[in-house]
Amino acid sequence: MPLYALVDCNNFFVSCERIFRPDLEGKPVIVLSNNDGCVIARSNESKALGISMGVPFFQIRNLVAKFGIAVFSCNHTLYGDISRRVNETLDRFSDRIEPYSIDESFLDITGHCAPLLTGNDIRRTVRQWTGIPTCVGIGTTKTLAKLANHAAKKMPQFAGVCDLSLPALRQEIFHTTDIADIWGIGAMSAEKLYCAKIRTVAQLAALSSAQARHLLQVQGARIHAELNGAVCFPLDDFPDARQGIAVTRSFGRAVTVMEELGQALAAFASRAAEKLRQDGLEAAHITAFARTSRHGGDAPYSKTLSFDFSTPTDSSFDLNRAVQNMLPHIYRDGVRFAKAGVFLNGLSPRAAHRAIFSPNPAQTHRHP
DNA sequence: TCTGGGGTCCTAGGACCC
DNA sequence: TCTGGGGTCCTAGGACCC
Repeated sequence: MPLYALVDCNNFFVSCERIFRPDLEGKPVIVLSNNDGCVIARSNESKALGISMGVPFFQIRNLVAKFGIAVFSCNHTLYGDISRRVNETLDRFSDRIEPYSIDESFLDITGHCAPLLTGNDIRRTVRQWTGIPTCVGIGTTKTLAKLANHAAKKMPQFAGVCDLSLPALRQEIFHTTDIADIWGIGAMSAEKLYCAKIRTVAQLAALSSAQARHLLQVQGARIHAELNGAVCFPLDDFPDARQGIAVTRSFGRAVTVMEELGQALAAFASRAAEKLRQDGLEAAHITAFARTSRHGGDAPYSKTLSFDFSTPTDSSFDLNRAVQNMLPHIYRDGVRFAKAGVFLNGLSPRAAHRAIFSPNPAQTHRHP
């Protein structure tokens, strides 16, 4: 029977900022998104003040002033660096680690005879070596480890470590946890389950596999199986290369002029080309889109357009020329654009010296 | 009027994640 | 007035084929 531990950093971006501002320990702190648009991380004290995830900053200015909440603009370079240090620390606890996101990693701890002790050891060591507080969830599948982590975070009696490989505890948590708190059950799926009178994890786990599949398609069947101890999401410690590169931004104010939209898309394409070259990749397709705001007034308008290169490219010039050609088809007079972006797909390792060895690029991909 | 059946491939969009 | 960004996976439906 495999055993997984999910190590999740508490309020990660806030904890990173606190490393350099220890005076903010125990005080309300928030971190803001790109243009200081909305809240993307909150300390426990800020959560207690009623600040919710993703809330626009302008809506909470008064609250911030009233309670003296410390506010940071996000610093993703810093967070990436600290994330790497956390993972280096985790290396000593397992040979198989899957960094799942910037603030969480799955560890294969199969064979550890005292998982709770391991969990406590992980928490203590990561805190000591990096300054970052964590919670640890343990289970025989990733979904159960996730659920355990949720319990470890919400329920003080666990003191930061919860082991759901213990059947009695698993039953208790199953009966007291809402299906909306399961990894992979979002708002839409939760609503469907509520309509079917399924509210607790225990009720979902007790369905037949066919019923779960009927309600929530394949993803539902997988979650159902994982809750019952069958591994559907194995630990992936050698992930495939990424599938796409995205550069998207919300505009600070509505954009209505075609040239302005063109300049924004050109900047996105150039940033995307940078990422592409950094990773030693080239792209076969480019997609550009622009859309109106999801909030308020305007009639919704969204246009997405793709272009296939005859030969994969990593050139800023090719990328920009492609988006400028697409621009007139994306732009529409009178539309107030709020967001736009560029995606690169069909990624492959860059073919070095293509120009030298392939005098006729059009023939590069033909069979001999 | 009636108007195959079953494949594959591709894309747009939905849902979800952190 | 101001409302994040970067991902993955799945599904439905159209185009095309024999």
